[in-house]
Amino acid sequence: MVPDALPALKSHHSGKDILAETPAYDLIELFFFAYRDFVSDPDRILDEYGFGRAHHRVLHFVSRNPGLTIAELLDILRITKQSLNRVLKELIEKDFIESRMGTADRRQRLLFATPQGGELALKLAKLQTRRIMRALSGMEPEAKDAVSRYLLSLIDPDSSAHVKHLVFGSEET
Amino acid sequence: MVPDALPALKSHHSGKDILAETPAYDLIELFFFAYRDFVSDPDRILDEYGFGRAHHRVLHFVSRNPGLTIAELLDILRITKQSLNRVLKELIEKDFIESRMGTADRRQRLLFATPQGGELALKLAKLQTRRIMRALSGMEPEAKDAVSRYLLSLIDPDSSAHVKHLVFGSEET
DNA sequence: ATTTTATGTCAGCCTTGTTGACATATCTCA
DNA sequence: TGAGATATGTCAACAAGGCTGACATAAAAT
Repeated sequence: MVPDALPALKSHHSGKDILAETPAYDLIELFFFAYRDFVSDPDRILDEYGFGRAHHRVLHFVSRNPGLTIAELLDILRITKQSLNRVLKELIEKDFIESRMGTADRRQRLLFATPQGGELALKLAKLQTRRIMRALSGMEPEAKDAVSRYLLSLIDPDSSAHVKHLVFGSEET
Repeated sequence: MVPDALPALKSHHSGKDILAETPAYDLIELFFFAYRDFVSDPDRILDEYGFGRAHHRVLHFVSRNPGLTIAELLDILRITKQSLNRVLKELIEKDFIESRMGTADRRQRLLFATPQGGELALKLAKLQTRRIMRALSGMEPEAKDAVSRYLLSLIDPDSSAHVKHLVFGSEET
């Protein structure tokens, strides 16, 4: 077994970069548990609507980015159009998302959350925000920025610019 | 349903009017993208072995906690015994995990990673550690601790003590 | 001796991902 | 204008990994 007495705590005293080889078990496992609980809040509510996590993701990004196209959504979610279409169809049928023909390019479908859809998206976002705020409370103000930068840096460098634009892109506080 | 304020309105530091929280869209979305990429590294390797994420989780926690029982593993993963058994059976058949009868309680099955299993678990942990280290590099030394505390606080308070014990062994807050 | 506990297993269902093939409308460009 | 590229939709089949319910067995606990 690997020495695991101290969680990814490193002091450089050994010659080689054994550091890069000592697994950061703490951050790996905390990430797993945190994510598990983080998505569990919405799950309970989505159930009442007959929706799942896939619906949540679609609704969230459409709600946050009105006029999003299918192609852009596929790029965000990294799933196939068939997978997307299955849940998107349900969201449209149940009137949580509206699909309008593109104006510049009429092949495109521009997606918008309906009032009902926007409300649900907001409700779920607030639920998750409550958990986030509880976690941040009691931490220094700089902590939030540190966490934000950490998460951003975890993302594939290829995607990080895209994500940065998507998340911090153009709007409100 | 509560009529919520439109997304733009919020205050700076006015007392305790936190009920109309402004969604923390940035942390919500960054968490999604970061987790997506974080688990994608192992996926590629697991594929070569004919394993999936479910196998990874089982192998990881067994490898990290030699002698883990079925019940404890179920408690960590929060899945049903049927779901667990499906992947566990494959891990045992392919000789990545060994199941021994309990000594104190002979009804129990104590799980251990085989040499081959421990090797794979370590390989995957190192992969994820590389990503973590890349993210932490360039951040202040306190950042790691902030991230760690943030993730821990995201976890359900009910589970956090258990997780703390599991991850850090047994100490600190 | 009976009941409870820890585990295993069969059978079937659901969600959400996949691939491949094909259809249609629209845009672009030579 | 006509050929091809592009954006989307759809059908069919399959896989992974969740789920429930029912039932079986060995061992511990009472």
